[in-house]
Amino acid sequence: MSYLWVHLPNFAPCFSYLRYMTDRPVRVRFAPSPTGPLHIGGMRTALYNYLFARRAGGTMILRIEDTDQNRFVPGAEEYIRESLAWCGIQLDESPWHGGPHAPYRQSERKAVYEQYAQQLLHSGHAYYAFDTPEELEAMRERFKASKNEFQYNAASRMHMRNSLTLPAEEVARLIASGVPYVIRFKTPLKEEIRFYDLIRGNVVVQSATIDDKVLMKSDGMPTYHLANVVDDYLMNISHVIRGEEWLPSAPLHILLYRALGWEATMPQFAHLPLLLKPEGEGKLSKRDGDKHGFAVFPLQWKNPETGEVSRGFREDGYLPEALINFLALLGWNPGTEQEIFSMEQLIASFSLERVSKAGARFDIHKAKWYNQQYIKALSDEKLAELLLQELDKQAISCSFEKALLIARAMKERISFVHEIITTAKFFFEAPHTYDAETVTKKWNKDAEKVLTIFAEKIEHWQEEFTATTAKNLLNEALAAAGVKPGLVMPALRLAMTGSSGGPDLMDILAICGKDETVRRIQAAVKQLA
RNA sequence: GCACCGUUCGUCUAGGGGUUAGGACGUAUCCCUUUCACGGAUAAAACACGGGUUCGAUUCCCGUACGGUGUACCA
Repeated sequence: MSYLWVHLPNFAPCFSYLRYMTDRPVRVRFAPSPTGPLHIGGMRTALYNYLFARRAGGTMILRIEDTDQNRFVPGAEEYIRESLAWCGIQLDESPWHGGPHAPYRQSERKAVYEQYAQQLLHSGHAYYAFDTPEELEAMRERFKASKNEFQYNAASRMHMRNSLTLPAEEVARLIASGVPYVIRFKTPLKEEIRFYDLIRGNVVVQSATIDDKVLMKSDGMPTYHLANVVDDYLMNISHVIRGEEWLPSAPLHILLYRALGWEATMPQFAHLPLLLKPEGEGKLSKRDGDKHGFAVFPLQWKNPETGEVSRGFREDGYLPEALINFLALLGWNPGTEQEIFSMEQLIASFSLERVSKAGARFDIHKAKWYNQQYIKALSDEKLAELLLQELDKQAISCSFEKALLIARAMKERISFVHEIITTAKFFFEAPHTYDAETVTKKWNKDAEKVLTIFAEKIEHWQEEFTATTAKNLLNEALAAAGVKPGLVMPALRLAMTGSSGGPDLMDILAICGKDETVRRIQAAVKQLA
């Protein structure tokens, strides 16, 4: 008997876990607010929700949390939709797909929240408050002056202007007269709130540290706290998987579930670690991307007000599969040494238990490496296609056949498709200048002599000009002049590319073609003589 | 300030009462390659600190430090 009692606290997590294991269908939601482009951290939250849902054979829901009309940004919702689609995160229910719990936009569910706010009012869990924002601000200032922090809570609520302190007739009169008011939650004075977070374990918070949060704003819209609890209940959400920034308000939400009588079907919580700045302190922000020259948004975004453009991973040349793989492993690991995961593999291996607790610094180098891995895994045809798209953007014309050859030659030398055009520009135009160091080191009279013979031989060649024929003709020229290849190859490369690096030389010759090769050799001989 | 969460190589992380503390990115060197990559090999590189508990702690407990988040009629 005592044995059991002593060990009971240790079992608490197990009990919670058992409840989580009950056969309640898994329904998760990703709930962004359309206040701007979706941050990469938000993408990861969406991803984890998606993986968790698919793994459990559950449902992935997207809900737009647009209860703040002041922060609404046109285009943001469409941006969210496009970002998720680009990454391959499929939605089962959403404002765009519909579903049994529509509408999925909180601004369209106003009446619902009003109803539950009234319920809380009637049950004594909430009250009307008439304090103006100015009054509250003044209050905060006053407290700050005496080195205290103002909290609208059990200690102060009886000194404020609300339905707890004002006579009922006065309250009715104020409401009837149309003065703005909010509805606040009457946080219990002394209550211990415990819950089991699927990532963090047991969390205990005293209700005294939670203030009387606003539930309904004076514009008739609910705050996040009320709206998310009501919607999660109504939409039958089984697991709330969200960022760590919500951890401090989770106890409030639990109190709300209790007050509404919904504790039995309350979802399980899992608070994800944050994505941190690559260096220094704080969470990853848009500034970091600008500062270090990388994207923190999935897609390019143009601020409709300022016209300012923020770069996106897509436009920077990342493949969605690579981004997803990178993001998935930032805060989660499979427990094996596997690094490369397709979406299907991620779904098969994902679990919240293996999500780490600590925030992860965002390292763009790893993202780049992932992209390289995925580029290497692409078929030549696919890479050629992507190259053609990229060339098109820069108004460079190229045949599919040539693009295919270039793709094959460059595949293992790049991390991004666009690098083919920047680092191997010579495929598309003759070099304008020759790298000075390479000229002094590698250009010589012997090379000049051989290359002249070589060019003549090519000119007379009547059949198809392949890498093999190029090689043969060069060997003939070398033999004729009695010069070793080592003296000529770098010089030939210089003539063709203007520099010293790049793919196989004979491939370059073949890809550039017979006429262009001759032209470049002649130009180099003339210019470097 | 208060509340909550966290802390293993520079970074992402594995591990877990006794390990040569493992992998990956990045860095360096070497091999392959007439170049550049790819690939292969090697190297440098970590348990924040202080107390407990224990035969033994990086691992468990408690403090401290540091970091993060929250503390809005924002989400």
